Amino acid sequence: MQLNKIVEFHKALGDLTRIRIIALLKQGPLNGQAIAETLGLKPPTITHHMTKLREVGLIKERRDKNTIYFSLNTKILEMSAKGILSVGTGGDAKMEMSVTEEERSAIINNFFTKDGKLKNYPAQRKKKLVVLAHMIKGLEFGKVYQEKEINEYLKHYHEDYATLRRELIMCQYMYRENNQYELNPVELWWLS
Amino acid sequence: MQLNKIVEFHKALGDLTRIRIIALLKQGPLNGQAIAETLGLKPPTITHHMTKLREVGLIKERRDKNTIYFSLNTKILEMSAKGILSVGTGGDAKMEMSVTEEERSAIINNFFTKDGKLKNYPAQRKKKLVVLAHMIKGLEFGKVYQEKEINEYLKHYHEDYATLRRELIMCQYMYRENNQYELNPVELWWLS
DNA sequence: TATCTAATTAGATACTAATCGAATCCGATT
DNA sequence: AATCGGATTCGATTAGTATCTAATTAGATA
Repeated sequence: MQLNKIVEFHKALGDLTRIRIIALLKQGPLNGQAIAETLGLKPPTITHHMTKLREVGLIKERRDKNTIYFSLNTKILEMSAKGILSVGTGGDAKMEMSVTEEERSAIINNFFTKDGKLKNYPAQRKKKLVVLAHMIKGLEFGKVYQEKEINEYLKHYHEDYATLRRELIMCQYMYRENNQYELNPVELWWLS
Repeated sequence: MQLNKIVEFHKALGDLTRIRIIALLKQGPLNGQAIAETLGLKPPTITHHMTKLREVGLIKERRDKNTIYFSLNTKILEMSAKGILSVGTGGDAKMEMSVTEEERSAIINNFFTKDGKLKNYPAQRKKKLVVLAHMIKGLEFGKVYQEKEINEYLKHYHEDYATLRRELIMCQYMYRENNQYELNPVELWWLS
């Protein structure tokens, strides 16, 4: 159950001080004392907030001598931005919200064989999303996958793993950075 | 300053009970008592949470006799999802995070005449975003615009208002629902 | 009007989280 | 080794918030 991950993520952003910190860091890396000074707070307070932000993966840090420079993990921000729902560019977005459980299992039954192979890839966006959501269930949350691993995994569903892999990215179920793949953390819950 | 709007929004989602409520409502409308029962909580607690969710616009309600049926405001969910950042589909997304103030004003100067007209529309995504962000400054936050109004407004910048209007949607500065337009509420801060 | 049902308000309690001062840690420099 | 600068840990205080019970409101029905 990753409900708690969602909660923690939003808690991290649900505090004015932390939002101000993020706003600051958007302009560039800063060390703790500098942040404390500009916000009119004491260093321990900043440490406290940085811990929270770090826990949800929102910041990166780089050490230089004694000072630690914090910066935003833009990737996570992007993800959270796109994540919450996997919405397209408008249009049929609302449909995605309202997939009933019956519809879902009907789609699964239609597109997968009894032994779990994907018969063919749906064209309709809504069905795509259901099918993709189903396939990633075997992937681990928070784990970083090599492209080869992803291919291996997807091949169990269909020989055209390349298409599936591309679609996972397009529909934002996963994201890629220098050929490493990861499940989109925020995404999952809203669709499961 | 809409920093607080952002904070309140995330606070609303930063609570396990409320996330569970949202998860429930995703499957369809429910009245308070039903929610209370399935979550093992008392009605006043639900009222409390519904108030918070309502304050950030996450739920709609419909009254039928004595019972009030709550449902999700999917539009806001979509918005919050797309909002946080206006990121593209990957690629140059990171650049968008790091527009310095100098860059920004350089771009503004390059693409607008002294009297504020748009000379031409940039092709580069980063510049697009800056230009669009600049143009919407005259629009009101939370107000619903008719297509005609938007056209009128954009015509002041460039005669090809249709392109601009489309781009505002594409880059998610605004969203449209049955030909009414509205500024994307979550968007703004992260770019300002 | 009396009654029933569902929702809300008010007040109390317990829990959680933000902030700070003091003490400590940990690298780097002397 | 001693010291310095920055970050962190610890403990205490305070502010905020989730939850409950009891009382109240509001609409519908008898």
